[in-house]
Amino acid sequence: MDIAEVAKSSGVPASTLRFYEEKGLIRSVGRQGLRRVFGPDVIERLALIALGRSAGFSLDEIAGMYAPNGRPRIDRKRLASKAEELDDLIGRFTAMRDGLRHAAVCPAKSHMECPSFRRLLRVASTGLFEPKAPIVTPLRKKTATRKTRAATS
Amino acid sequence: MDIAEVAKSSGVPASTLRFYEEKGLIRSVGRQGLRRVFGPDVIERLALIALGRSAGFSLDEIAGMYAPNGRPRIDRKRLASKAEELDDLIGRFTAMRDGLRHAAVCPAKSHMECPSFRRLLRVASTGLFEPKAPIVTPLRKKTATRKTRAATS
DNA sequence: CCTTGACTTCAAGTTGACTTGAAGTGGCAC
DNA sequence: GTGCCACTTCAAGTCAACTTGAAGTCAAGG
Repeated sequence: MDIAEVAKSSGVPASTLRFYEEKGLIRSVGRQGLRRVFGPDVIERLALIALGRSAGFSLDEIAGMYAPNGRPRIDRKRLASKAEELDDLIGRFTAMRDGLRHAAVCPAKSHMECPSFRRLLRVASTGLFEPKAPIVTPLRKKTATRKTRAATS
Repeated sequence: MDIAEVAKSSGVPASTLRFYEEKGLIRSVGRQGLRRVFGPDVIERLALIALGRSAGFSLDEIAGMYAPNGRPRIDRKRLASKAEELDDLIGRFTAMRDGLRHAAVCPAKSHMECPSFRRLLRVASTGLFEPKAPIVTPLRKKTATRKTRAATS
């Protein structure tokens, strides 16, 4: 597979694939001239990377989850602790979601007069500026997958 | 209150307070010479900002939630839709957490041989590169609140 | 009055995960 | 054989939310 094929079948832009290779996250099996040639296993690898990313691991952390031979060697303790982090996050988000839902239908003139909203406020300001507080940010918001399309029939 | 006091009682670094003021997120009631003077309401305002941030709103979005007079005017539809976003996220994270927990104790030789893990993989790679997929990133990881401390004693 | 040091401004740096642009190369359809 | 254009590299740009640094100001205690 060449880079365009991998991009197409994985949904990951070619530029990202090069970037990942440079970072050591994926490997090409060789070159045809200049061009990278990827084995089929790169797809699974990319799925693994996506998994790691959406679980909240950084690319560097994910890179560390591979043995030198390229086989994934994932520390189970790491997984467990990430699971706990997520659990924490889920709790926080759940409170937030419920608070937002309430606030959205709350009959109080101002949100500040609603006890639920104020409770939410307290939750939010508690520990937000502590080192472990995570927030949600979009992965990539604009620039659709246009660049990915190769072989303009 | 001067900036150091606000920083101390809110936990928000002075540099951030200046940054927020510049962005129009907070306002000082005046100056004493050069120095900003804040009213007590800034604390509530900061809590509101923290709330917005941890619900996943950007600073710009939060800035838009205030009427020109400074009173919060929060669109209930916006809250509801953010709640739905969060709900989605919670679902995804829950699946992830459960998958990670399983993977952490899974007896399969390799994670790749575990059906649960593979299911997780599918979940992760589905829609990850779609515009609405969010990920988790740390708010601020290093540089503790050292700068915030005034009045060394 | 004079020093001190917490404040001020403004510009530039940081981090992570990429994207974009310019300039160059070469595989392959014709 | 040759031209096209998808590929290549490398450097630089982007984005968000701040932080950091340099250089300057000034309120207040001694």
